[in-house]
Amino acid sequence: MNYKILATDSGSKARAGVITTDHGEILTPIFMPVGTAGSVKAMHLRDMKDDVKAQIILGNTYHLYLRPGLDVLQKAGGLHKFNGWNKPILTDSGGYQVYSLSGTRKLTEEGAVFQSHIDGSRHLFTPERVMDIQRTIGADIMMAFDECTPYPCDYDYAKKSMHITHRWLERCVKHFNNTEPLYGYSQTLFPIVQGSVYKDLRKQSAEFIASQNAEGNAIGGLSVGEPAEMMYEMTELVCGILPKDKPRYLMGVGTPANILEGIALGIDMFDCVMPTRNGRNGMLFTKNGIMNMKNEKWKNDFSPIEEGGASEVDEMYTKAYLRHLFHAKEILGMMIASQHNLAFYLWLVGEARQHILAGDFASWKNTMVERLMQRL
RNA sequence: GGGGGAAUACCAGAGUGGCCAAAUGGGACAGACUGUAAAUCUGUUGGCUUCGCCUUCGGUGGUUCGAAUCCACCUUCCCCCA
Repeated sequence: MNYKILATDSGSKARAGVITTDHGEILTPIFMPVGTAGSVKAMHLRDMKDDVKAQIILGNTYHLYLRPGLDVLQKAGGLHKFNGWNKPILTDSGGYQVYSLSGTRKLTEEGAVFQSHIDGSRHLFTPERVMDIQRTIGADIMMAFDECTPYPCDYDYAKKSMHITHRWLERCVKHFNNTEPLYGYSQTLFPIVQGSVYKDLRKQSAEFIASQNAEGNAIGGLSVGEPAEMMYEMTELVCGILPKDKPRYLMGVGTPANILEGIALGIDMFDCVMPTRNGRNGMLFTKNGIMNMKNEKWKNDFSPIEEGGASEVDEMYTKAYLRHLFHAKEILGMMIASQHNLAFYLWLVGEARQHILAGDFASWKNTMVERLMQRL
């Protein structure tokens, strides 16, 4: 993997660049749609490429390991061959599941024992095992196994957890270096900064992560319920420490406004379930604000979903029709909303990139943020 | 023509003397969702001057301290027999 900065913004820390992988280029800043179980929910590959213009998608180590399982993934020749996505893939390590499935897992120095949410069976995830699984999945970008701490999280726990994440990282790196890709293209490993909302821990973690000299670095443990200002503060602090010449990935973020603010702080990569999950639940993001498509106000609104929107669905269907689909619980409603939202997110980061290249990102960002989160 | 049954909030449907402004579904209305156990979850759904009060359970009248619940008649609907 290679990263090259093409331009930096004068009014902020934003950068525009390009990441090169064996599965193609990624123009940054970028939003990466989440495809947990090997599919971006409710989305066809064709629309992901031609309409949404996604450049890289996520998969999830925990979910893919449980189903379809490593046997199938290996026989398929990796996830790219299995699901047909021939562009870059990044896999989350299962660190988020350590947080989200906290009721059914147990943490030790060795790793995490998960109780499967599917059949209750027990599985041990160690840093070494997680590297092996991601080798088998064949992700272009593999993530280190970490603990995503919850919010709120007391200082002592955050500190202890951060140190476990660091020790796990050393094991990840070692095992990663001792193993080879299975399918003939290169893979890279991103470490993850933790430290909850504590400045000294974040600083310590960022310095440790920076010392690994990885090809890209991630910031985890944010957007888990803390106030947005706190998230920005931590992001800013960490970005100031992580190497400038490597892409920075802010995990799990976020709303359109969060993303623009993150870009302004020097983040290059984002992922979030919001465009797809909220889309399936009837919420649309547009450049003029958010719409709850289930609301009565759209009942007789026969105007396009979004005039001049980024997706073909925007002019193809009307608001009233989309509202009807949600009320009738028609699958097409979820498909349209997901496609619209993803296309919008990719459009947004693409615009951000153009403004960074043009040198007027900061002012553009400020006017956009105002509009984006209005309720229509 | 004869016999039987039923009428409850937007709909369906519990409730058969006080704990009932009335269960539960559905619908409707609104909200939530941030490295996906999510096509999920939460709230509201008679009115008001809302720690309480008023008007509601087909209609009218009655029994009772007290009625959605018991009685009489009326209206409407359903089923069976002819």
